[in-house]
Amino acid sequence: MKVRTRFAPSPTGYMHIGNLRTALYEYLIAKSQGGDFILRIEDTDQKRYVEGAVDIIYSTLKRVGMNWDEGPDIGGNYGPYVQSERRNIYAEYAHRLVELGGAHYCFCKNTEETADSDEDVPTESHVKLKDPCKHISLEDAQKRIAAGESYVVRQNINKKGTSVFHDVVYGDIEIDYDELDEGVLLKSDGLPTYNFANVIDDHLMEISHVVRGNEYISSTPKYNLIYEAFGWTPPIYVHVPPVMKDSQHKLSKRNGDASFQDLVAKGYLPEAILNYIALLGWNPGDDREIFSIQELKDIFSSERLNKSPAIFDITKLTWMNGCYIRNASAEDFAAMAAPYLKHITRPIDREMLCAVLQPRIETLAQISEQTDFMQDISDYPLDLYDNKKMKTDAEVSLRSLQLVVPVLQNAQDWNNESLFETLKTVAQENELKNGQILYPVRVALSGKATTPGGATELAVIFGKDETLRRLSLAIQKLNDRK
RNA sequence: GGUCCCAUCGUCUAAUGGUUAGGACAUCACCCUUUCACGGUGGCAAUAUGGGUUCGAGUCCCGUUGGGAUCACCA
Repeated sequence: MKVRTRFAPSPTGYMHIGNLRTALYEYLIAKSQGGDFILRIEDTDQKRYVEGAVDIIYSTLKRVGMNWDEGPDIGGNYGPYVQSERRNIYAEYAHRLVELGGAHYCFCKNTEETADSDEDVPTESHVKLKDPCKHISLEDAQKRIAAGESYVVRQNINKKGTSVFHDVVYGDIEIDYDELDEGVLLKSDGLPTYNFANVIDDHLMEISHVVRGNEYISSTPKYNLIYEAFGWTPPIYVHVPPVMKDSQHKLSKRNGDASFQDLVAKGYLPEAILNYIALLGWNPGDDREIFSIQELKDIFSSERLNKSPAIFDITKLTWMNGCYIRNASAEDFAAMAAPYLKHITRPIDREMLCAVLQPRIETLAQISEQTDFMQDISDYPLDLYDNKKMKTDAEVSLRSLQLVVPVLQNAQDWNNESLFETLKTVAQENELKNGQILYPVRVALSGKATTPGGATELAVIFGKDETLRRLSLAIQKLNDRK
């Protein structure tokens, strides 16, 4: 049997991290076994549809390298791949299911208000729906429909006893048929509910493995009843636990939690995000943690999927993002850093700047913070020159800077190595510690006590003219202090 | 509330019924060092709880506690 998995998001305008992880597992299950990964858009709830949401789904999957073999944009042999374009298919199967005895027509008024009214309060109203319409004869029902009466198709749960099904992650699950509700399969607007559409589509599209959140475990027996009524074989089920914000809340848009695109905007690399979420609920069985999507394809095994929820830890993602940044080539880093360096328009040595930045940041957004003094040096307090460890104060600093300026004016090679040697020599010749020369230079160049790179790297980044200009400014500032 | 599911360091997790319960992030200390990082070394830190089964339980069984899910013309 050919392995075929599907990612079936609703276009709600938001690529939730948990959804992305589910998509990843679907993709990996297919690709680790030479199967196909299918993209299907579940837009049967017109109230939730968000314009442009489908494009976010496309761009996100492409960005992380999860290419689909069939989908709305590229087609395939099992289309259409957008549920709203399949309404006739569902209607046809719904009517057939009624004839097969797996469902019935229901003419009851919309029960929304009653369903919403009792909030979280547990009551005996939570018993299996006893639908009076179930006893209407098929002929009568068909007459009423022909007469234009509004109706829904509702599932029949006639079985008694216990339903058992196997799940790859959770093992055998037993649920009593009495617990199952006779839910709506086809809504009065003619569109199916998820409960119906996913069964029809998964079967028609020959999906072999259904991967979804574990909140569907309890309704899975209902889906199996539909497969059974049609005489179809249910797929292999892979229910995965949720990704949590903390021990009691799922990661969600409502909580204002970060989406994939939010994280990218904050300077996280798509590859790092993907790598991190792969490990939220799955592990390779050894101690390795850094994986490209290619490597994941090679080693993924659904048997190593976890049963319990995992809390999304931004701190560990941040560390991993730092790994990806450090492991990038200088060229790649320069390319990803460029958008964050736009605020610097003066001529600087960007190669040196990137070289000092790359090992020092964990998210791209930190680039802006760390380079805020590069374009213009802002006013800074003089007590920055007081540094116990470096044994400097304003007095020492002034003298150091005055010693440094003429030497730098005569410097031949303006590169880090020779500048560093030069300044060390200045220190030795004047019986000063290296830090007593270098630290004041750093402060003079940056207006900060800590900077990416040291004094001489900054000098290289700025070039001779700007370096000397900032040093003179600092000397003036120190002279003016009294 | 009924039903289903889950439970190892703060977090992500590893451990054919036999390990000093391992790794990673975070944290702390030290080393390296022109600051800050990177890197290196080391420390702290877990089997929720009570019973069984067994020569031996993180691992199997039952109870308790805690948490999650579900009970929509949402998915």
